[in-house]
Amino acid sequence: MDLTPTGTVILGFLSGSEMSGYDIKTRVDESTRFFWAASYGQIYPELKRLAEAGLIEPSDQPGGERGRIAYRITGPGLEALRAWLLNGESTMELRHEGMLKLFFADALPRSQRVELVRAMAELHRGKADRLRLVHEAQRPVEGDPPWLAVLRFGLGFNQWAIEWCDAEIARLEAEAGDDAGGDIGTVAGGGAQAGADRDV
Amino acid sequence: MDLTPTGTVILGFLSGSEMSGYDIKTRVDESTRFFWAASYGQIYPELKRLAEAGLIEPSDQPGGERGRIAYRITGPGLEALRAWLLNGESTMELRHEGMLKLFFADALPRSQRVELVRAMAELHRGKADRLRLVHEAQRPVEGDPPWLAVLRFGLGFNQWAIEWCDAEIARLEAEAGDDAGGDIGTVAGGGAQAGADRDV
DNA sequence: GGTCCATATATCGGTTTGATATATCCGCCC
DNA sequence: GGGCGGATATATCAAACCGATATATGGACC
Repeated sequence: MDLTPTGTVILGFLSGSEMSGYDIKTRVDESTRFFWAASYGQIYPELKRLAEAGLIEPSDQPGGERGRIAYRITGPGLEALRAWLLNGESTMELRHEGMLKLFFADALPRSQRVELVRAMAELHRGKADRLRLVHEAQRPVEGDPPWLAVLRFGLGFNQWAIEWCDAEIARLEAEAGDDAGGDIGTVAGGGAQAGADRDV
Repeated sequence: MDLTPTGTVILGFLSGSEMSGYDIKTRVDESTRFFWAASYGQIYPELKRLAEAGLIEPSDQPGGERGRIAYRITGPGLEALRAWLLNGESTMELRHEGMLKLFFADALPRSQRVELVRAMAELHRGKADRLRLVHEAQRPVEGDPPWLAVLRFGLGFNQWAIEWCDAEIARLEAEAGDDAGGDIGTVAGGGAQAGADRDV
C-alpha cells in the first residue's frame, strides 16, 4: 500500500487521536500548513480510500452527532505510517513568487527592485509573527516533543529570510548610491536584452 | 489579462531572448527550479494561450529547424510582465517532507528520530552542493545582477537548514544521553497516544 | 423563535506534476 | 554511406493538488 502525501498527513494525525475530516483540516491549517498543506478536496476522498484499504476505520462513537464520521487508525495503518517515516525519502519544494520576481527583475529599473525585496521581507515577517503566536500559545510540555522542533524550524527559516532581505535591501540601496543616477536612468527597453545570458 | 504563474515564468524568460518551449523548460530546470518549477505539461499549452492573447508571438526565423517554434515577447507582453512584477503580491509555499515526518515522529522511538534529521541534512547538503556548482560556473559579471541575489538566497537557505539540522542532531543525541536508556525503552505503541494534544 | 457562528461533508474547475510517447536532427565512428 | 546514440522538440495523460464554494445541521444567545 503506497501512501499519497495526503494519506501520510491523515495517518499522522490519526495516530494521535480520533478525528473527522473537518478536525484534520483544522489541525493542518494551524500546524503543518507551514510546510505541508491539504484541502478538503484531498482529505475527504483520501479518508475513504484509506478506510477501504483498511488503514483507518470509522469509529462507532455513541450519539448521532450530525453527519460526523470520526476515524481511528488501525494496526496496518500504524504500520504503514512507520514504514513511511522510515523509508528514507524526503522531498522538498519551495515555491517563492518573490524570488521569481527578483529573478526576472532586470526587466525593471533598479529603483524598483528594492521594492520586491521589501515585499518579501514583509511576507516572511508575517509568517514569523504567526508562528511566534502559535509558539507562545503552547502550554509548556516536558521533553521537547518533535513538533516543537518543527515549529522552531519554521520560525528560524523566516527569521533567516528576513535578515537576508534586510541585507539585500541595504546592498541595493548602497549600490544605487554608488553609480550616480543608476536608479533613474536605466529603465525600460534595455531590460529586454540585459538578461540574454542569465543562467543561474 | 491575468497571468498564470507559469505564464509569468515564460514571459520572464522571453523578456531575455527568443526561446522555444524546450529552451524554456531547460532553463527553468537549471535555474528557477529551485524556487519555482514548471513542466512541459504547463509550458506548451501556456505558450499557445499567451500567443493567442498577443503577449508573445512566434518568431519567423529562417530555415525549417524541425518543428521548432521559437517565441518572442511582444510589447503588451512586456507590459504584462512589468505589471506582474509590480503588483505587490508575493506568495510562498514550502513543501518539506522531512519536516512532515519530524512533525509526526512521536510515533517513532527516539533513537530513530535522529535519522529523520540526518536525512534532511543530506537533502539540503545536496541542494547546496548543486547550487554551489552553478555559482562557480558563472562567468564573472559586472554589477551584481538580480538573479545572482536569487542564487545567493538558495545557497544561504540551504546552508542555514544544514546548520539547523546539525544543531538538532546534537540536541537529540545529548537528550538521548541524558535520560538513561531513553533511546531504547520508549518505543512502539506508546507513540499512538503520545501526541494526542499536539498543536503547533 | 430567529440569528449567527462553528461544525461537517461534498464537489468543482483549474493548475501542477512527473512520466512518457513520438519524431527529427546532428555528430560520430566504422 | 549507414547506423547508432544523444540532444532537440512537441504533445499528452493520469493523478494530485488547490481554493473556493455549496449545503446543511447543531448549539448559543437574545
